Amino acid sequence: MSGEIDQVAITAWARLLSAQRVLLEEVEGELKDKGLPPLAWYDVLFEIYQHPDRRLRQFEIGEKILLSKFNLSRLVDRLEKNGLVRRDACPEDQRGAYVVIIADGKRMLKKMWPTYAKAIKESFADHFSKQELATLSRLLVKLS
Amino acid sequence: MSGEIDQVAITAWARLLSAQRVLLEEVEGELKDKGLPPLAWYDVLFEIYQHPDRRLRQFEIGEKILLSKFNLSRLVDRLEKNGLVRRDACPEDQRGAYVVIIADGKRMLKKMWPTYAKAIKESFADHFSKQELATLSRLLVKLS
DNA sequence: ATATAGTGGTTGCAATTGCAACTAATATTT
DNA sequence: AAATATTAGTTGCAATTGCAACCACTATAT
Repeated sequence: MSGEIDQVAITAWARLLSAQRVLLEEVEGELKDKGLPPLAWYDVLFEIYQHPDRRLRQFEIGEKILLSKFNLSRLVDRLEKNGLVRRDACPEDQRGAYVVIIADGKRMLKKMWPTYAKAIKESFADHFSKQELATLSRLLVKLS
Repeated sequence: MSGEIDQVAITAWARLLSAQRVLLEEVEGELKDKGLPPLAWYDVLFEIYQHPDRRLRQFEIGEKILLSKFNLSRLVDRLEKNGLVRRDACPEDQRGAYVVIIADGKRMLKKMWPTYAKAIKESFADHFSKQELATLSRLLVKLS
């Protein structure tokens, strides 16, 4: 069942897959337990928040967090319905709109962060030394 | 927005998340382009195939690939409907059944592997030296 | 200027996922 | 042995995802 690809590579791949599953399950589970929304909400809100104007076009968000446009469209619907973002007219391009983070959205970021940070720490960071984290980081950046 | 968790850790986490998204999208996309079933099918079939008896209880599969029992139940339904596995009676425990991989299931594994392997190689392995892959592997195993 | 192609975004529909409730069987208590 | 708790697995239902088709606008080509 093996081919011209190395066993070392396959093992590394398998462990990456497995790590990803474990981590996502733990982090999402932690958020859910605290009655908080899923990671994807945080991602979107944070990307918008990070931008100086506190607003982003939908396709820009999609590029950053790698989410398909139809899913993003509906995710933004949900965020809007929950009063976390607003869609503003975009005079430069009438096809789309700006997604703007509003007060409750920023509040939600703040509210989610402690739980999220704790989960990252306990499920992920605590398994490594600072040195190892730096190595991991240096290697993984090659994939983005 | 930061807490008692280190910036190095946050960056590593972000890159891991990002890597995971890129890789899954690429690999799943490659499989889909070739008209092949999703990764999860391969995972399940492979776990069963790996076992000496070529069969596994559902909960054992769930533990290995970290999939919730209800999702697994329906995934096995689909595999069964597609003639890749069979459910056999389990005399030792009448509550459940054995999931057995049958000829077409093994054939499917063989058929998927070249595409899967190529995707792992090109999307993942080719970005690293053998040394780096070993390091990655050694680090990631701490999360499983 | 007009046709054509491309982009940003939405929507209907089918497939998948997640949750809670449930059935049936096994394990544990008393 | 009866009662209780656990475990394996399924199912109904709601939420989410993925795809294809679509609308509206912008960019490009003729």
